[in-house]
Amino acid sequence: MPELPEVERVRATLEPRLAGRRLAAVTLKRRDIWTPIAGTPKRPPAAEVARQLLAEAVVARLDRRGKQLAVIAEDGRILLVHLGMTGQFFFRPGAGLQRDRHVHAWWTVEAAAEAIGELVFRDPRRFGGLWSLADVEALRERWSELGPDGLEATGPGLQAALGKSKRAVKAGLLDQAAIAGVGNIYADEALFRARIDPRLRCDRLNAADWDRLAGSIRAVLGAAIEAGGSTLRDYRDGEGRAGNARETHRVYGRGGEPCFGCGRPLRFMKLAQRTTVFCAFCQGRRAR
DNA sequence: ATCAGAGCCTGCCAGC
DNA sequence: TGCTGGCAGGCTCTGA
Repeated sequence: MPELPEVERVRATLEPRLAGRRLAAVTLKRRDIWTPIAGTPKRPPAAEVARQLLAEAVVARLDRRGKQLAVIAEDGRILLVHLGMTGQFFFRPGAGLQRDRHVHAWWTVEAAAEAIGELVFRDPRRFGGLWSLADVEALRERWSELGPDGLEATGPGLQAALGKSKRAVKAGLLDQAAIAGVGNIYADEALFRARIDPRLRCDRLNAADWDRLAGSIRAVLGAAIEAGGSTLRDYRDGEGRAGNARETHRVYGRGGEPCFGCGRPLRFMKLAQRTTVFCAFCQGRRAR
């Protein structure tokens, strides 16, 4: 379940492997995981597919906003990557390596005109995908639909985006247009840390609540990045390594187990279609 | 205008 | 042992 911390780890580990290097050739095994540049043919000829997928491009840098990762080429071409639930995007040295049926795209990576390895996009469940964008302007436009990055969450920002909503606050946190990069795991973690009941309606939170929640979001995301990202099943960073942020989870995946705050069993329920774990006591009635 | 819910997809695991 | 069904969830679409 890559959320912001996992995607940031992928970005940070991949960038030094790719920056300044050429993505020589690309193979797209499954076309349906890729979306061409908006306004261009849905099924372009092979040469155009390759061009849009950065064939022969030299990578300038990797940017991230929320859970979205952008590979930016020196010539301005852009490939947007979303890992969905089970996506992996990683570099591995060597060539002709084993590929299973979940590897949907790969690139030959060259340094000084010599192949040094492969960049691989793998995604068993295929909730993720690749999007080609025409230029940085298109990327800017696309990312303008997202809220501020989770690492830059602020109380006033959250309140402006969600303060009038009647949704449960947990549902609000999952809304990428309000705050980008928070998924199910870190929504639960941040709410626990902020001692806010996930079922509480957004419009019932006051400025102090939003401030506390914003601080908790920044803290849990930052701690998870430090820990190397969650080691939930399919997650791998840009070099194929698992993370160990799971040890930092205080509520996620711990339904029924004792709350670290009060020792009472953590409750779990469905909220906004997601498994939600919280402490009805610690996150219960707020002192106001 | 909002928001809840279904559906996408596959691997894993509990239960029979 | 082998099968089945439920579950996991980010995001988009649909319909209330």
